[in-house]
Amino acid sequence: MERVAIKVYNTMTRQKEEFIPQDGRRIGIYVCGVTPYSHTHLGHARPSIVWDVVKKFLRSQGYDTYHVQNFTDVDDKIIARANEAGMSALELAKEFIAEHLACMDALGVERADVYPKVSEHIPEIIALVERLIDNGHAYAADGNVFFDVSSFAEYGKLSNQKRDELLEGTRFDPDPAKRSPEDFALWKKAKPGEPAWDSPWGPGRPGWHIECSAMSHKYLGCEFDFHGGGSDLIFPHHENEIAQSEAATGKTLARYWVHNGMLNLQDAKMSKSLGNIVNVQDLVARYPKELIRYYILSTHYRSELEYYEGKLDEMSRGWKRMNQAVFSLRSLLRDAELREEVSGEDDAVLSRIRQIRGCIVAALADDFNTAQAIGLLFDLVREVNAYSGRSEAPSRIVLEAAHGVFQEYGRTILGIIPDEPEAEESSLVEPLLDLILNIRQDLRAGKNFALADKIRDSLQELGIVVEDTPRGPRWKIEGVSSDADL
RNA sequence: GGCGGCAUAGCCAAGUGGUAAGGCAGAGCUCUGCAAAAGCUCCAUUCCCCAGUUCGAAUCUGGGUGCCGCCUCCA
Repeated sequence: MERVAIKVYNTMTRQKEEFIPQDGRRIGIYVCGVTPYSHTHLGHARPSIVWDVVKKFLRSQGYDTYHVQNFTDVDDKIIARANEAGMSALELAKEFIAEHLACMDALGVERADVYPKVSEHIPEIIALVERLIDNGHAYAADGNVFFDVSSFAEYGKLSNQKRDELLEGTRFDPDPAKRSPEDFALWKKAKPGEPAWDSPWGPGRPGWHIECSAMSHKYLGCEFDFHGGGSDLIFPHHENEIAQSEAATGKTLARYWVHNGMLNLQDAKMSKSLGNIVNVQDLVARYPKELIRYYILSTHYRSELEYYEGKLDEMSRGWKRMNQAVFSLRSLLRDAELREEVSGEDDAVLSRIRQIRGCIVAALADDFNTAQAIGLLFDLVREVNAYSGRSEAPSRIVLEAAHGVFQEYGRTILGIIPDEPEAEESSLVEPLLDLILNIRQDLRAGKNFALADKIRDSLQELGIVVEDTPRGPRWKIEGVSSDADL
């Protein structure tokens, strides 16, 4: 199939580059996942939704994707929380992992191919640490192992920092066992009451960054295409990953570094430590997943994104208009008398639809510009609304072309347009409603508007919205589930 | 102190050299028994400020100002 050229902003080079996959077709993606010590918040939803769209877009371009997303389930905060709650650290992590996955499912985020956990990769981590010691890039000290930053000349290349300037504004007291303050822990000596594993350096557990190096090597090899995560991970997490991985293998860890912007709440970054958190669980219960995705994807992934109470309600007005257009299209395609051929005017509209489609592909190929793609979808909304409004008998070909674009990009790739509701119960509901509405039409023809309005109001109370159009009445079911909430 | 990013209408937001997408809100109109939905028109001579490069700059360069992120756990 024909592929468009895809451009990606690479944090490493600080510019957009043409994306060329390592193996031609199969694309390896490693996205840094969460440390499951607390509830999943909206800030976590952003990279998940962004990468969900990226994967689906890449596949629509004929690529295969292999997506790895880790859970850092061994960590100081998890241990602290677990002690407070009187449960084991791994048990606590397991609960929040389950919640996280459930939240992502509820947001329509496709699952990763693998979700490796630190606790299940201790041997791989130990092997990597040993290798770094053998290479002279790490040293053991008092039951700990530290990475020797001075041994890696390229340290700082991702975050563009110079080693001697790194420590000037720093606010922590370095561990006295370190040779140099900027060295970081690969293996931490066990403290009483902490989960620990045996190692050549005594009982302990992995340091923060090493798990991602070990697990990405295992599942994607020592060099792969995309490495992603929030921009707050650039330093030190990703910088340290690069140091460990590249010092160990001599290969370039990732070819493209892709970082999403932060989600802000009242001008401050949403983060667990600040406590200004919007739970995804709560949000998903209140709003349709397609609306949440629409909100997140309306801003380019690298920009900061603001959230405040009521934001989604504001966003919902435009979103509903788009869905209304798709809804009209679907109901038109279902029953109206449509022309099966195309005429002169149809041709013009058809070529406009194709043009918009091409622009959407180009927007997504340009550093995954979902905001622009959504803008183009609105152009299509106006185009198709105008067409079906002015045309006596619209052409099926034209309507299907427009609907196809909404389906492929709005629904499948961006996930901002709900699925067509399953017509399961409609076997009975549909003829019944047709019957009622036919009678109502007779009443309207006989100018018995009082009774006609009563029928409409009563149906409304049942959650069925009736709209009279020049082409007769149409109906939709509202509020049955979040999916159907147009 | 170091590194990085951002500043576009009342609000949200695209746009990296060719004369300001899109959405919301607002105004007017059309359609309409009513309601709903929809369409059309209008709504930034101008992109934080100053200087420069250029035939031409929101876009490039230099200098300001303001905000944000990272340098400590963080998506």
